[in-house]
Amino acid sequence: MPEATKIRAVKGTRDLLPPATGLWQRVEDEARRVFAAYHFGEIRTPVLEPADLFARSVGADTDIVTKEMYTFEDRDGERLALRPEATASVVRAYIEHGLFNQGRVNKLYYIGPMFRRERPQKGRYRQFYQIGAEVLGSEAPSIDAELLEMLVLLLDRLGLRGCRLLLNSVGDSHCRPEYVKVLRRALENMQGRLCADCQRRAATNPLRVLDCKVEADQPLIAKLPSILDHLCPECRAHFERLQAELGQRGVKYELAPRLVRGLDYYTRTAFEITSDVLGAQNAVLGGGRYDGLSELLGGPAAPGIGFAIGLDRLILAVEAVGQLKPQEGLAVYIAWLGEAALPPAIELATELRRADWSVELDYEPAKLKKSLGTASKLGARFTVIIGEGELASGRYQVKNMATGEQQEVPAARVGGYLQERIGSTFFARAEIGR
RNA sequence: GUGAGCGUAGCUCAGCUGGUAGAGCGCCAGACUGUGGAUCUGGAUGUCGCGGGUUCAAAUCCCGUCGCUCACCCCA
Repeated sequence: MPEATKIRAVKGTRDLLPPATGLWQRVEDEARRVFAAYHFGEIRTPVLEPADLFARSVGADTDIVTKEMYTFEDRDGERLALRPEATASVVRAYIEHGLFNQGRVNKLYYIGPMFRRERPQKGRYRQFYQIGAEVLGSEAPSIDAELLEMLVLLLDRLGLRGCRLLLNSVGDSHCRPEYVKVLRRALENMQGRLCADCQRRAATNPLRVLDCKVEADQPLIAKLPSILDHLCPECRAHFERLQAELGQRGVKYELAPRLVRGLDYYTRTAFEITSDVLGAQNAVLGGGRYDGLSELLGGPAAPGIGFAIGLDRLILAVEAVGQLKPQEGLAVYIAWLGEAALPPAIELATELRRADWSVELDYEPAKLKKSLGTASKLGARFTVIIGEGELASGRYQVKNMATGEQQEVPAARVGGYLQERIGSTFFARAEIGR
């Protein structure tokens, strides 16, 4: 290494490299497939947004906006921000493009990086990735239920076990303020008996006391009034219909009256899925309804619901469970012996690659022993050997790397031979990896 | 922003109370002139994160600094 100061990735950001990215692709593919089944379309919004968008949606007083958002002034003085989440952007686009004029509901999903300047730790990065989906234009409980069903299917496809779906309703602009008052009063009566953090939360954000993790506080917290007992009739009916439909769809969940969400815009349905294989940051995904958000951003009344999956965390969980294998592999390695064999080797490689087989070959002259070693290391399913004899006969040696069997195959037939052995899929979907 | 732990070969790490660096894995070569994954033999690679101090002598002790990790806060 030259003696210049090493430039490293920015704190809290990281490079994702090949064997690992195979798993990321696999997970993203599964998500896209499941979303397509539920007829969601992909939306791609900018990573850069007016800073004000998040102040108005996420909440000007939230930690995300006050201390975690990357904001800066553009050269013309405009305040910009790297998006800390995507729901606000999706709703902004929904309004900007008049999607509400399309009638019916809009079902959109996104995959991409988000940015929050927090202290990194396991499952939490400054540039992190989210897969999310939003349904805009209806408050029907059936949509909430469908969304949750879809999530359960996705996690199942990914082989994730040990996940819990926690469900709550946080009420709306009518009943939640009332509940917060009741909660405040109850907290005042407990003054001094909760942990220091809770004392502080009781004043700043009483709802947060509910998900305090301090063991000693639990008995007291259990005695606090539950929001579910304070929902207005409309919210209660909505929540009951949702639960009924979840039952009908076979979606298992746990009522979590103490589940609260951090972003200001949430109303009614709130949920979270946790995994017991993660560390302290055990929430794989979170979401909920945000019926007033569109209006807050200057749009029409357009109720919505959505979720965001923490991809980094999802991957950690998928790795821990170890069910899903990255989808990558090498179908064929071509070993050529002697300069005269190089042109035919290149010709074969090109032909196979055009037929979508994944192919590698020696770039420099190598001993057969070495080529086979390389082929083996790369996980090639087959190795084609082209030497003097093969050139003369026009029949190549094709070796099955798993069994060691080897057969002579006419040069023009190699593609067909592979097709018969590996299958009709377009390229080797070898299940390699650990 | 707060706290704790850790920075030694490409990777995982050992190196006790100071005597100027090791293992396993990986990599390369050979045993085996055109047959891999096994075994054996040999080989290459380190500013011991960086800077300073103590000492005859520092990877080891002290101070500082940077980085990473985990946790708190909060969230995905």
